[in-house]
Amino acid sequence: MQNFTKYLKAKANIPEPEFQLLIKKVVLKNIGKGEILLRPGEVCRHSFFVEKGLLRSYTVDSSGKEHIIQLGSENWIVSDRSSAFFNEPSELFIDAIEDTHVVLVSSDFINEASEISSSFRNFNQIALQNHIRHQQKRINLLLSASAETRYMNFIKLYPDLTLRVPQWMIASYLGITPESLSRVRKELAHKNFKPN
Amino acid sequence: MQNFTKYLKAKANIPEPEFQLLIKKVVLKNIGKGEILLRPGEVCRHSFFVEKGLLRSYTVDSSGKEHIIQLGSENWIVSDRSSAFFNEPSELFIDAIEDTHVVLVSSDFINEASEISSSFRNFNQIALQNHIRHQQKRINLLLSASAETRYMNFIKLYPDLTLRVPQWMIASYLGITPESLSRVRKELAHKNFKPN
DNA sequence: TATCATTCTTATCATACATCAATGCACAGA
DNA sequence: TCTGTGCATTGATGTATGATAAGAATGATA
Repeated sequence: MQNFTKYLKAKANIPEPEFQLLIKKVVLKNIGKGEILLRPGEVCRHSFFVEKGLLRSYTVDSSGKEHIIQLGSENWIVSDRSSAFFNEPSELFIDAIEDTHVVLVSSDFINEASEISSSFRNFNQIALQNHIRHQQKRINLLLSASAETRYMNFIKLYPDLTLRVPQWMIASYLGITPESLSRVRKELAHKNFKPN
Repeated sequence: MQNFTKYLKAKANIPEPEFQLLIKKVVLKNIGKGEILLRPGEVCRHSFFVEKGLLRSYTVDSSGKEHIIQLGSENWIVSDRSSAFFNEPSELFIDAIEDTHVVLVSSDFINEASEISSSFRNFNQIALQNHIRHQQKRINLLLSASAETRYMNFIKLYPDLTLRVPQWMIASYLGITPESLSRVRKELAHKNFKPN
């Protein structure tokens, strides 16, 4: 829980006694690679803070193909925000790409922390706004950029994930096939050997 | 301002005296078709509530092509949330597709209303969460669905906009060319005349 | 009504990316 | 060491969509 407490203390200034009460509400869980935390149809009851490891959320379309919505490594939160907030059944899977330690943060936790601390409210607000900004950039890239551009952008944004996440998942995140990604990488390699 | 006050009263339960003070902070503005409300590089100082008319936000890529991020008709809010919230220069244009009456809602307004009323805070929270949900669905469609599917989804979601927004803009929203949209429409028409 | 601009459609050709299939690794388990 | 399984690469081919260009259609304005 070290990462989580550090994260929370850095982001939200909650008085120590309340902090200790709150922190009790939170549960640490170890999950194995491939283990599923959320399935379509279920209501997402938690935000999953990644202490150590790697999570993903994704949809599966009618033809069985996976489409990765989000990737999250250490100090990131993976969740289906809409499902959790609106108490709706989710359309997403969430599972572990590596063996992972997660902190289960319930909606209760968030609500109580919000009542106790305006600083936490503020932090939560910022988190939502960051999420929106991030999604908007992604939409804009999907609308306007080629597979190659999107991949380069991914590398720049997530250099660590580029190494840890299998290529076929990166392809899925980018909205292309693994074969296409392989070709894009080949071209980029050529370009680097013959610059300009 | 009728729509706006009605909207606000319905969504957030602000005591009448405070409501009257707040409402003074808000400015009504008429803008002509094609008039630009926000340009890239500027910080977005307002949320634009559409009293009557039609707004859009969009990016322009390096080759000069437009990509529509958002469309908003009556009772919708169009804005660059990230720019407004984080005080960053925007990357978006916002302009009017029709002659439009907008209510200019400043960040000040939102902050003050948030302080006065927990009901407003709650409303604002819901608005952010709705935005996230909407963007996520769009990302998922862009990752997984064909142009035809995306268009059908658009029609279902925005039957009113389908009639008011020129097709080349709908194409831009969907991430395809106007020519492609024309083809998609042709095919859909055929399918409807020879159903199964 | 005539004129002009904008939007939509149609046609042709070009291309990015998908699909299908085969091969080559690497690594885990027997 | 052998063998199976998952992943990355490569090649051949297909297809949806893009690019370009040219009409129709629509609508505004004189």
